[in-house]
Amino acid sequence: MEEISTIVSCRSGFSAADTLMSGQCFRWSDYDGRLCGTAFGRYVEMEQKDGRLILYGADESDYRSVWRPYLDLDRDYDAIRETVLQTEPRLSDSAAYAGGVHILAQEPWEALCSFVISQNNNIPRIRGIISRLCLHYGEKAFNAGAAREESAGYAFPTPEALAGVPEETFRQFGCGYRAAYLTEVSRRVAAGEIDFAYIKKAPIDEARKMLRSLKGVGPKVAECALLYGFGRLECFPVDVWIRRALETEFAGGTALIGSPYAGVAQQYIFEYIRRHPESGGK
DNA sequence: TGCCAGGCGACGC
DNA sequence: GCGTCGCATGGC
Repeated sequence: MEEISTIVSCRSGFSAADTLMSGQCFRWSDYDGRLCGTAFGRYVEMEQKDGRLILYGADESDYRSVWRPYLDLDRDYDAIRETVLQTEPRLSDSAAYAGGVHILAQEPWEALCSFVISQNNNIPRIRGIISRLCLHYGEKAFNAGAAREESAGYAFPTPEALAGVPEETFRQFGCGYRAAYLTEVSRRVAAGEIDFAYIKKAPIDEARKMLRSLKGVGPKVAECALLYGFGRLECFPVDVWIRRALETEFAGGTALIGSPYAGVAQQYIFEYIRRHPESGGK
């Protein structure tokens, strides 16, 4: 079958694979170098080689309006990496290893909901739960016919769709005790109680407080939602991996927490430490 | 098989 | 305000 594709150039430091497979999001798969996934209700496949990014199933308009902002390709991450390293030179190994990672600009609801599911959970299982939710409650995605996994042919379910799901069903999907949180969060968001547009631009502590008013959203989940779903790059999620790094490599504290690009630095550390668990995360 | 996971809310102090 | 505990489930 004939397929639309778009080829664009991207800066040499960017890694689509490291970005999409980095634990910021849970809906991408790497099929032998071909990155396949769904965001904003659209299924796409990507290949990166020789400084170029090839998007299969997307035209140039899709690229400009969806994928370029999603991958945050207009931001100068080389400059950010330099700034981060000046603030915290002990990050040099992490930055050398994971410096190709961008912070994705995900849909706020998907980021919030995904990280509610993520708590005290492991990544393979988080992915499984989310794919079941998408398969059962998501709208059919654009370009779904090309999807390699059935669930990838569906958008992330809306808050309204999930608000109508019985809590018991979330349990059957493997959510465990998070089922009650999911019910509560979906209903309150669907009811319009959480102003996403305001959270994007609110003073950061106010944004944190608004998200944490949701039952099931604590410091870590709020921080992840703000970083990955609301473009707040100053946020610094601390999970068990990062906590260990802060107790070893960065013992005594680090000036990067609270700096404007703390979230980017956190992503460098997270990527590095997950692949070098013995290191402590430098 | 146990231990652990991109934590949280409830509770006691 | 801070430390502790129970929580559902399955990946490893």
